[in-house]
Amino acid sequence: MQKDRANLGISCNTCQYAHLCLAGSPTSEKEKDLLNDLLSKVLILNKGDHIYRENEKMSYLYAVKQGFCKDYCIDENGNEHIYNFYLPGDILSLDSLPYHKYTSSAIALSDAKLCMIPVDKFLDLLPTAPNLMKRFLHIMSYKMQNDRHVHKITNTKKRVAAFLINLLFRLEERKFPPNRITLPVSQFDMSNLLGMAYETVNRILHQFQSKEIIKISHKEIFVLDRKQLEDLASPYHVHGQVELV
Amino acid sequence: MQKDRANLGISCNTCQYAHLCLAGSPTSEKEKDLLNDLLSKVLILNKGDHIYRENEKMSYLYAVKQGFCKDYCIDENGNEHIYNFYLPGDILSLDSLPYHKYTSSAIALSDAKLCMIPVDKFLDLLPTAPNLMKRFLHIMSYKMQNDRHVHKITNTKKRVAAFLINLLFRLEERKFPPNRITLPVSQFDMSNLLGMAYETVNRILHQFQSKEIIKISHKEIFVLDRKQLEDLASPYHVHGQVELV
DNA sequence: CGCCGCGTTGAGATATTTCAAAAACTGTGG
DNA sequence: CCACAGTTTTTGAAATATCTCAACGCGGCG
Repeated sequence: MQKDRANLGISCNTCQYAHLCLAGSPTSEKEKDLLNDLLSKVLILNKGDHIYRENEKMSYLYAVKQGFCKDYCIDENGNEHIYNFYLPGDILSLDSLPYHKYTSSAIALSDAKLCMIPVDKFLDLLPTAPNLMKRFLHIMSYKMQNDRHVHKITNTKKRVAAFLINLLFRLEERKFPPNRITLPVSQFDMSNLLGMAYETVNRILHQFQSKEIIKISHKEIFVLDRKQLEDLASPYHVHGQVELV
Repeated sequence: MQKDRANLGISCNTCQYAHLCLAGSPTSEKEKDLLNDLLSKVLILNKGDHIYRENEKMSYLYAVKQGFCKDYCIDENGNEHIYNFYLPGDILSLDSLPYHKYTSSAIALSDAKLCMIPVDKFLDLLPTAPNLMKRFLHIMSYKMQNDRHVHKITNTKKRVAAFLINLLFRLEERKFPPNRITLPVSQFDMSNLLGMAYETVNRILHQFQSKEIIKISHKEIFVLDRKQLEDLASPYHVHGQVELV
């Protein structure tokens, strides 16, 4: 369901994730206003609702305002391949720009609110807002860099550890409770993203638990021994984006 | 060794890879001229020379004019992790923008020529060249999309097949001889990129050869049965970037 | 010629997946 | 509040894919 941002009191100026999103440094106050003028609508979703589907005409980029999402494709055998999970402040469909349609589908993992960014107008705005343009480039570049690490790891334990550390970092960056991974993501989704059997993921999580590195309760994972998890994940170093602009 | 582009008669206007690079559609003629003015130098390298190293100050983006390159990191155990191979028309270090330093190292796989793009000046130019800006965004977006597929494939045969098909597509897109993969890449580098043991890659290549899907000779791979290779690679579909702007 | 880097091959060790079945949890309706 | 159906998680054991180790071959080059 689409709603008016203004009516809901939503604006980049009051958004707690603005610094991670398009309104982050070096975007200027004036550019932020121009951006705000462009973003009139939010998309309000229930868990499981689609944001867009592969091959649909691409009209919007979506910035996560609240909740969690994933993007994925279905292959010719009907199998799902999850590419990424998206947290508040993240932007969806950055990989579809050269096409006029989405190259993957996206779905809400929880109830969610997404700011709708009309892509044509946005691209036209950028030349008049040089710092916003830089911000956008940085976001894309950062995504490239962040996406590549985990997939280079072949060992399953390391891969799971690297995934958890990366997620923890991103959650904490967004001021979620520290040392806690609260994602409405089933182990099934997680194993899909990591490209391994879900039984394997399950076994590894339990192994980590029995070593008292993590504690699993319901849908939450508490990180008890972060140092050890980081060591397990290495070679993998998390690069932050916040202060590095 | 750095040389003057003009002295060598190098310009985007005469470059056969311009349409795949920054000068590609929708960049205008006028913008191409502005771009050319910015790119005064080429870097001329011998096989094995470094282009940049991780953590070095980032001053340039590099566009491959001739030859082949790779980028990689060395982890704390001293192991190399190759992220990608770069062909003429490709741009290196797109993943390092938000940092003021390179997040990986890059090296020439053959003798090579690279156009040096002063990154600060380039970013300052973009707002005055809206179509060039779009082109740059498309290149980044395309890279994201292209990088993600192969890594999602777990099965080793499929992964090798997907890698070969992707490479073949990119080479043909650049008018290299059809159905032929000529890269100065050892099976060792290839297996590293794919994240598998080099013996495994070797065995799979031989298996493909005994099925008469490919023919390996010296450093070249001839693709004899492209259809079958594509089928093996599936689920994997190559998206082109050329006409899709 | 002989060395060196790269490619080839085999066999055993190991990691991971697959299959199968049980247990725990979730949400729904009575 | 409980029973039930559906989903997700847990666990074990066997099957398989992949890696590791080790040895050998080949071809180019000084």
